[in-house]
Amino acid sequence: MSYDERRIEVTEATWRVIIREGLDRASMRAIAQELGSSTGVVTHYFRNKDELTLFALEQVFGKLFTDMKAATQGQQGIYRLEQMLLSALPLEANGIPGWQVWVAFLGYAIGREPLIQEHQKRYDSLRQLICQELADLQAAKLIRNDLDLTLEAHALIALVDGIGTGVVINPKQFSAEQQRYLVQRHIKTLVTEF
Amino acid sequence: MSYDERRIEVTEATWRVIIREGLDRASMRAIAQELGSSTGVVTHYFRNKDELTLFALEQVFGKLFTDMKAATQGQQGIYRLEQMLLSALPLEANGIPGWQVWVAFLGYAIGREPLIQEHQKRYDSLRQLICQELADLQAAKLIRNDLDLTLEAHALIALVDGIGTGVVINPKQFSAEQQRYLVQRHIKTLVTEF
DNA sequence: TTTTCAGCATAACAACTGTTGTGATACAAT
DNA sequence: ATTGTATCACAACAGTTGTTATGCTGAAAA
Repeated sequence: MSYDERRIEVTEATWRVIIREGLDRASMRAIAQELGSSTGVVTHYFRNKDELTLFALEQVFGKLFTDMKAATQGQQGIYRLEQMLLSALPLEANGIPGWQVWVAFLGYAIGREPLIQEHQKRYDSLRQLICQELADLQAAKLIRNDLDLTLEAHALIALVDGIGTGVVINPKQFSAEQQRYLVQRHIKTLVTEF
Repeated sequence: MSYDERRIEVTEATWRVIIREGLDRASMRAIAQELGSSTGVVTHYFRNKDELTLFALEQVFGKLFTDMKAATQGQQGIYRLEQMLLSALPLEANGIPGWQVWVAFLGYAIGREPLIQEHQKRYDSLRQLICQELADLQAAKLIRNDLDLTLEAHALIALVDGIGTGVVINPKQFSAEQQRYLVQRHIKTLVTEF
């Protein structure tokens, strides 16, 4: 097993501890125990805890971007945007853990300016991705041409974020069909004046 | 100064520490220092830290409900719903701290089942409030009568949540006008088929 | 075969945590 | 005058934290 793969293993153990016990209780020792080894492993693959924390956060966003790319692969038009957004949502139960970790990290970032800036950077990348998508749709005359694309990208992220947060609080709040319905209805809003 | 007022003072100091240093670093000692006193004060007004934490969270929701009641006072129709939602949003900079504390608490609740259930209860109260509002509007034929009101209430909360979260990450993400525009546009969605 | 070193275990370190108990002070009731 | 009590300061407690240093082990390189 390679060095990078082992790092990922450590971060995955970190995620599990975060979900089960909370981010502030995800100590080196707890992570090592979850990993079935000693803290020596953790300290060997990460200089200190901040580096581990930051890496674990990066991996969350990384997974999000990977999933989005995969979901839009070969898709076109409005449906492509729809799939992009749906790929980020917890349509099935297996999508919830990722959101739990993300919510934990966001809360953890409050009062930690470096982490807030990290979130800002990732959000901006996401916004750019969606903005490009919207621009393509606009060029193809598939959505209105009087839209503020930056605002609309932010609004779409807010929609996904709001649903994801809601599911974290109560997994039964939105069914998969309801999530799809809300995304589709929002997108319709971008197509025609109403 | 009364007992209850002093308790509030302690929780407000707690909020300030949370915003400045993070929820997990809001220790008894840090809170006492922010309050300009010793830890004796904190332990005197709260049995233990869990009680303080829970009370501080309750106060966040309490303030939200208070603001909503005040904003809807004397308002009617669609505008009443609009004001209700806008009262929860960080239209001005002074609305951001409340959202920061709330986001910190939500993240802190991950891996802490009792806190998650607390969030669920408050969310359900909020949903009921909005549901009642939607029912009134439906009875007055001001919104469509084929709506799933529970879903729509959840969707409105998700909208507000998504915007609030976005502002926490980047205060410049949504201007006050943009927030109002998004809320109004979402509400329009409920009025007529499109 | 010897050397080197990555991979990991273990232990010790100071710093910090929530909790608890003791006591001081001041004001109210008796 | 004295008792009682609410408010708070302070110190000590055991437990947990991240960090660091040291040592072991096996496999690859010399």
